Amino acid sequence: MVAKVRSFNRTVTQRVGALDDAYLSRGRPLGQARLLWEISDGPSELRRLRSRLDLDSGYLSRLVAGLQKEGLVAVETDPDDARVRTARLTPAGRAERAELDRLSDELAETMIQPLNVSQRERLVAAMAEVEQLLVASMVDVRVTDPRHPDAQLCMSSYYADLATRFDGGFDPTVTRPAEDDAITLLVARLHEEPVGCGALKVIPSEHCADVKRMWVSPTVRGLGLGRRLLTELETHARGLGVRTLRLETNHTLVEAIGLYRAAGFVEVEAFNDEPYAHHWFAKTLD
Amino acid sequence: MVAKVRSFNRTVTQRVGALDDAYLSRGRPLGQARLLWEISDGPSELRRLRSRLDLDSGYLSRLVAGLQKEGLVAVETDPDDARVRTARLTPAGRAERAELDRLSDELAETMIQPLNVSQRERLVAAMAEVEQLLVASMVDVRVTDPRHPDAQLCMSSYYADLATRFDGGFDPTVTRPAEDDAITLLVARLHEEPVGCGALKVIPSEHCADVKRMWVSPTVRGLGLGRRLLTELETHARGLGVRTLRLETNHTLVEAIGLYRAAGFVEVEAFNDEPYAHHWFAKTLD
DNA sequence: TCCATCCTCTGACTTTAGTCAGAGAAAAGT
DNA sequence: ACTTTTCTCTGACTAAAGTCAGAGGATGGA
Repeated sequence: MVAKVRSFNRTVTQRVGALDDAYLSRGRPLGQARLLWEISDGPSELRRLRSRLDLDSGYLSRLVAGLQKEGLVAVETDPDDARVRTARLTPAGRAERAELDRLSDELAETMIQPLNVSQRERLVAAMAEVEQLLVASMVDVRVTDPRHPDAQLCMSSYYADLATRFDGGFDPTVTRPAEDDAITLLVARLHEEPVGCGALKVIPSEHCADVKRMWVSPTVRGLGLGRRLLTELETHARGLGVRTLRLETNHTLVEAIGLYRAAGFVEVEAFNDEPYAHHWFAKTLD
Repeated sequence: MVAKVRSFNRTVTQRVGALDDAYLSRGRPLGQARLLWEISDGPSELRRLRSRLDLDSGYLSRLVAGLQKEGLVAVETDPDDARVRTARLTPAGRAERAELDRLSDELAETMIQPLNVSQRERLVAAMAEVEQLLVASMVDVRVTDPRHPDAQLCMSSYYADLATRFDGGFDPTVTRPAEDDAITLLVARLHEEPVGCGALKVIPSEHCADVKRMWVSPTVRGLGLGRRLLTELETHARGLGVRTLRLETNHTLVEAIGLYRAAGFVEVEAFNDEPYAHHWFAKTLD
């Protein structure tokens, strides 16, 4: 298995990686080219670019100056915070971007051109599969303090999500409170952006834990992240000596209910009075 | 379709490309790392390395000197040709190579580790598919002079192949001669190494052409190269005003016969006295 | 208000990457 | 025997990539 992955890595970096750079830099130094590509995805604060591309601030400053001198980007001071500078494309920059798009299409074209129709279809399908699974494997799940900004962001997205799904909306003040200091929270991130979470509230006296706040961002649905979060919560729970996992859920969350059943949870009598819950599940760990 | 390929390129270069380099260079400059990797596939003449990695001779010289100073490779003069120098790994170099292998495995591991079993299987299968098709698309087919060394190499491989397959072997002097100056030869190359060929001998008076010397190297079987060569020969023939394509073949070449039938050839009466032939096929082009 | 922090920029580097011209030795062609 | 070609190396470059220290303005918090 590992050997096959390695072989793939070799072939693909050779074919895609090498060409891509040479082709898409258009005589520009690679650093500048990458930066241009990044800026053209929309106006960007320099500090964001710096962290995304992991560049030294001095270096970035010079790269931007280069693009500015070519007339491709304009830089202006943020009106809200005069320390922050924002770069965006000039009309000439947008024209260049269009050209880059064209070249990128051309490159993709050369990859499928030698193949016949059925091979092309197979290639594109397999590429989609690889890409999806690679993205899934790029998601990083780790324990995070509930007060961390990323955790807060997850919570507000979670509540917003519930509000659109529940019949009659959702009011966080009505739901049973979960004290932040008594839970273990896992946050899933893709490119350092939070895309999902799940929490465990352990009740040591009963060797029991409640699964709470299971949320997966719509942008990463279908990657098996919900399943992964649940599995990791379970592993955590075992490590803490938990023998029973419990959770409650709303009847509108059909995928979640499917996930719980598939993961071995069985429906039980209501074990609390959570106002938004319609179903209660439990799973015995062995 | 193109959009999907582009999306794949982006994700994959990000995930595989970037990491690969950082991970496998071990503090060494990338040029040196690549070179080391190449040398460790076996003792290599510097001139081969130069053409394979497309490096300037002065540059290569310095890169090798660097690896030599680190004690990883030894360089010696070729006994047969004192101009040529050959590099190979020292024991320390082999140890380093082993370490690189380990890291490479580790990297592959991190790619599949976050996935569950079924996802892993899907990923590996899709990777194999992508890789195979990308290799297929890297094969370059073009008209080549039959006297070109690559063409000669194809011919000798072709004859050697026939000798192992035909009942009672194959003797090139017995077969019907095909004058080199009257044919159009297509040679398929992968990484500039010849891996297949196919020729067309046009008989203008009869608006007819014979397909000859169809050969695909065992190293690239299953990539649809035979089909591609046949299709390109057909396109060529059309361009030359040919209305009928003919070919003869030996009954031991079962895949070839299958290919001809699938490509629309139908079996006909013997139209020549080729001693090694058992089947004669023809196809009308419209 | 003052101080620590944040954000960007400039100057002064170092290291890689890569190019070009030519020297010197060996081999191949004539 | 000669010339040409092949192969490697050295010297002398340039450009890109990246690092480090610190200056200077803006902001946020105590």
